[in-house]
Amino acid sequence: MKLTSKGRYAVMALADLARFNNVNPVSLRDISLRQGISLDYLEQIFSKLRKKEIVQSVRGTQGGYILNKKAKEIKLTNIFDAVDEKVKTVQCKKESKKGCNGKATKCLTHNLWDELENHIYNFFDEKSLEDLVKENSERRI
Amino acid sequence: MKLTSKGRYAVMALADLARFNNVNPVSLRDISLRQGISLDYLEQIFSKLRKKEIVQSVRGTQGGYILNKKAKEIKLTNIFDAVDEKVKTVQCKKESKKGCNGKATKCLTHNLWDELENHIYNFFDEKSLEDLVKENSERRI
DNA sequence: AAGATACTTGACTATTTTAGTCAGGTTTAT
DNA sequence: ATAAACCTGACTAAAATAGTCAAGTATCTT
Ligand code: FES
Ligand code: FES
Repeated sequence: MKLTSKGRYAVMALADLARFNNVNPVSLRDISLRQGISLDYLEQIFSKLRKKEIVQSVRGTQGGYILNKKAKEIKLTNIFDAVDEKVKTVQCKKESKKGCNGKATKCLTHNLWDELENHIYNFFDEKSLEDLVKENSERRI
Repeated sequence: MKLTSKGRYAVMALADLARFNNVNPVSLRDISLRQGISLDYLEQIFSKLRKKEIVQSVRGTQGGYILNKKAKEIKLTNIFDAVDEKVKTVQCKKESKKGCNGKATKCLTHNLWDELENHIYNFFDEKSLEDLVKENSERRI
């Protein structure tokens, strides 16, 4: 079990964006420098975030990105979904009646992974970007 | 986020073993056939489980593996630990004061991943092999 | 109008991890 | 003796990851 960089960076970048998202858009270059994330990689990530309407882009000089909703309304599940970070722990297709081993019934551990999936999903669905920013409000970067 | 096959198979195989672990040892060949897991791969996995004293081996004809403790006493955390399935969601080294970006302080999302790690750990630490077997007791394989 | 900044897109790739396979053992019940 | 089953280490194809690279387009400032 691990988390990939894409999801990790997406959350990190948005947390940064939420913090500095006062009036002006925040450029990816700034986020890249502050958070130590490759600019090119950030662009891939923000392209996805924009398509899922989590951020808006502002082109041109002094451009950048702004949040498309209030930080409180952006749950971590939304972010993960946008960048295709899967919180999938069952192996099989849930809708199918077949098991992950190709047999007719679900495997011995199917229920376990399904429970875990819910467990993790709930964790992410309760956390908003605002929560994240608040947690860090006393800190300096 | 996903789970690798190694941890998945380890739990599946042990669930199978626990079910059939009456008097005689259970051979990997049987587990392989029942659960549809490559025999060679199972051997790698059980080698680790044996080193961590989760199972005992019985060599020779009619040999196989038996649980080394009661199913109730084997938590999923033990199993995952034995096969090196990491439930590590923070990127950095926890002991270090440095962040995952190499900077002097922990990153904006460090606390988040740390919380998640605990969340998942607790889930696994509350589940025993016995729980798994019971859940499936009414089913046929 | 020119230049600079910054978003936009798509293709490409080195590295690492995963999920095994393969080959050659050793041990023990019958 | 033979067969079943454990034991070990090395090897590898395929997939995923974490980027890089290149060639744009839009908009602001001067
Ligand atoms: S995970 Fe669903 S059948 Fe195995
Ligand atoms: S995860 Fe620990 S500093 Fe980023």
